[in-house]
Amino acid sequence: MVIFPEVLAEELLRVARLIRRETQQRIAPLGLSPHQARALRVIGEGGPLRPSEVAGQLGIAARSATDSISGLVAAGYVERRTDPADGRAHLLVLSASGQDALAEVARARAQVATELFGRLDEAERAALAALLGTLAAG
Amino acid sequence: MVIFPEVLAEELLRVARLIRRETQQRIAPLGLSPHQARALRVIGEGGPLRPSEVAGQLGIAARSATDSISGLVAAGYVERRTDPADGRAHLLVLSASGQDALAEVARARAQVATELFGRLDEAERAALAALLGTLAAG
DNA sequence: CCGATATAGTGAGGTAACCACAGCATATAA
DNA sequence: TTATATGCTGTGGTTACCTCACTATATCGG
Repeated sequence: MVIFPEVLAEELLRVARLIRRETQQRIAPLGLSPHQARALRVIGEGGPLRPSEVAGQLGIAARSATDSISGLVAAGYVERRTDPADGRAHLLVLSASGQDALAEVARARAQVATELFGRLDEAERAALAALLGTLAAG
Repeated sequence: MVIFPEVLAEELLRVARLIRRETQQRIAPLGLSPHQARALRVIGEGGPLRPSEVAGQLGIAARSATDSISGLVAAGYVERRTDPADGRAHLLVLSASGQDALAEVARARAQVATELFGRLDEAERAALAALLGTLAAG
């Protein structure tokens, strides 16, 4: 039986949509949009970062990062400090509640992934990992 | 070797992103945003549809569909007709150039999928299809 | 067959996430 | 120490969404 690539793409996108939708629902109570959750993660995992660095990691313009970050600052999740090494630059760090929120996001993501991929047995998960590895490589 | 579900989710999302980005680049020359391409597809494949039906299939509010459709109408891809069976309603159909654009979109999507999944052999594609089927089922 | 009510689409107006460009403050090089 | 480059944000614009209010048409009850 021949598998058409279009069908594979469609199915893969469907599963991706499922993951995103499910995750989004679970982080919604935190008052975080998917976009904010991403920024929070970048800042939390990247240590103190400048807005421009955050923009780079998010793949958006520096100007857009400023806005996102302002939202996180307003929500009390992120603190803006002046870079002691460069008075023009800011350094962003998570506040305590920002760290809590990030942990909560990680928990939600893990939960969704576990529920979904728990339908596969160990061998299937290994096979899927290998296949995805091949596809993501390029 | 144990495969963590989070890692699988991350990899799968990475591949999905790759597909979307690549496809978007190829349909950009048509002047279609991903969102417009989706609406075009729904209208093209669903036969004459009302805006509210398009909204339903896109998972957006009826009001938002009006805007999207207006864009497609302005671009000459879609025609708005009055439903002969209900003077309040419109029926949307693709124009000739809309059909061309839709075919072009389909071609781009097929091309991307073929390039990507061409890295897998027949057995691997079958295995991936089975795995994705299991995941998408829920 | 006619007034009351429901429905289809759109105008008005708002938000979030993006963008480019201009401007301000600070840093660095000549 | 003046000239230039850099980091961020203000201003203002776009797209894709939303709700609410309105208009035009349908339909239902009497």
